[in-house]
Amino acid sequence: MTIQAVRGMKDLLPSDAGKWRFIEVTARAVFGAFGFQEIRVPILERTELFARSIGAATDIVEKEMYTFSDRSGDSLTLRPEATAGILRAYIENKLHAIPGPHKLCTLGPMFRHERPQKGRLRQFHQLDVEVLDDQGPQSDAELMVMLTHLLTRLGLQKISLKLNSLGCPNCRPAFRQALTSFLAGKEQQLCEDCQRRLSTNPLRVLDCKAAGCQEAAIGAPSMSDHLCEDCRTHFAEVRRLLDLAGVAYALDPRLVRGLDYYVRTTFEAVTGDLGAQNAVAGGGRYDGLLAELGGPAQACIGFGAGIERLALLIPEEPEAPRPDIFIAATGPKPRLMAFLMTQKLRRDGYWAEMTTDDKSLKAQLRKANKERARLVLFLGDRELQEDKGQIKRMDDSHQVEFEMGGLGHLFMNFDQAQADAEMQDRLWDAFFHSLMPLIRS
RNA sequence: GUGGCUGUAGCUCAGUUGGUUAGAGCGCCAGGUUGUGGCCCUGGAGGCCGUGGGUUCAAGUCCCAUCAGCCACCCCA
Repeated sequence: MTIQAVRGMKDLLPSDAGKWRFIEVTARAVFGAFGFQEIRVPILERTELFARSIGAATDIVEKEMYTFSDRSGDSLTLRPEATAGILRAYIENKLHAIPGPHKLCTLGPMFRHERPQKGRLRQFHQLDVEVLDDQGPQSDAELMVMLTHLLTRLGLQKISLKLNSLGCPNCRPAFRQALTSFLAGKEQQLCEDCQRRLSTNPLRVLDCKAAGCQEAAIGAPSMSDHLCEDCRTHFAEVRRLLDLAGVAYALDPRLVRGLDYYVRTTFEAVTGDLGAQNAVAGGGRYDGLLAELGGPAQACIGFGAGIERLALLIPEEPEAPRPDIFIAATGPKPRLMAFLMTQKLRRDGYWAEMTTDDKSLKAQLRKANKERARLVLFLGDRELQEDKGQIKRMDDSHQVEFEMGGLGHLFMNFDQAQADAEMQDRLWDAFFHSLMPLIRS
């Protein structure tokens, strides 16, 4: 049996590469306008980096990481998300010595060992942005403004923004306590996972989709009622700025993100057009994480967006690029001239094509048509003899003759002509002088 | 990790209660046009029927296993 790609790893074929390029250049333009600078970090890190940052009790760390030992016995992991590696690089390269905020962006593959389905792969790709050393709330709002700019520029309308505040280490314990006591006595209603979460992370019960859990959560205390003074004013200011900026969002008190490090602002961009995997982007504030990884106590916020999921939402490419000119040449001498001609045109940036072997003229035309070439230049012994080229505009079959200025005659006796390179250059110049107006028109 | 559905030509798919040389459309190649694409006509190439095992005189068809894809759960991008 032939070798297949590893499960959940997908090839990006030329037919889809245009969309990806569109997403990437658009993202770079949007992020650039907000002052973000690119950073590239390894896709492989020491396992403990992710275990410590993402949280040992999260699904990602518990069961989704691609972890293995290298030849020296170190435990390494293919990154399941981008933030941890960026923070590691930020600390290791002492970027924090320069006053912030630091706006960094990156893009590339992430790996999670899950069962593949629509919009979910084991190797997937994210756009990722981070603002390091900034407490917000302006940055919080700006990130969401930037995300909506990106989605708008990509032509995606049916996406809504969900927003929540998770509080901070000062106020969350109290809320957690309140929630735990509220759920006490309702354990039987909860799904297996949530019964376990009751002790590990009761907040997750709130966004569980299981009917019993949703029912049990009715009337549950809301984080928004338990925010401390600082968190409340922070969150209010984020919302005020979003309102002023005209960004639509929906408050979602059940939005609890799966990574442990989030505090205060969390947000997610969701769509109904992707089946069960409805999040196209998500992020939030992680003020304590940098210090936890051994860096300075600087507040940070960021988000990631799934490139595959964005690509699924972008309609088919309107039009593939087409060759500027196709040279249909028959016979050894004309083909030699055509070969040199295509190289010269390409050097000057024109997309020139010809067949790689001497097929029938009809077959060459068919190929030119299939590749949607704008123009076809006919080169045969007759053209060389008469020193006149035939050029045809394919869209309307309009065909004209043009003077080749001696180049045709030169290629009739190419062996002798080789000696005089200077004359050859002159003849090519004359030839292109006469051809270019036809190509450009 | 769990469940459901599906693997036949490059693509989309037919394939009778198991029965002899496995089909169609599209695409591809060539000819009809001795130097001109698209449309039309004619012909052609292209299949370990996902893989391995089993049942049977006989398996694309039935059984088991396995791999892969899709969808959902879980979770997230």
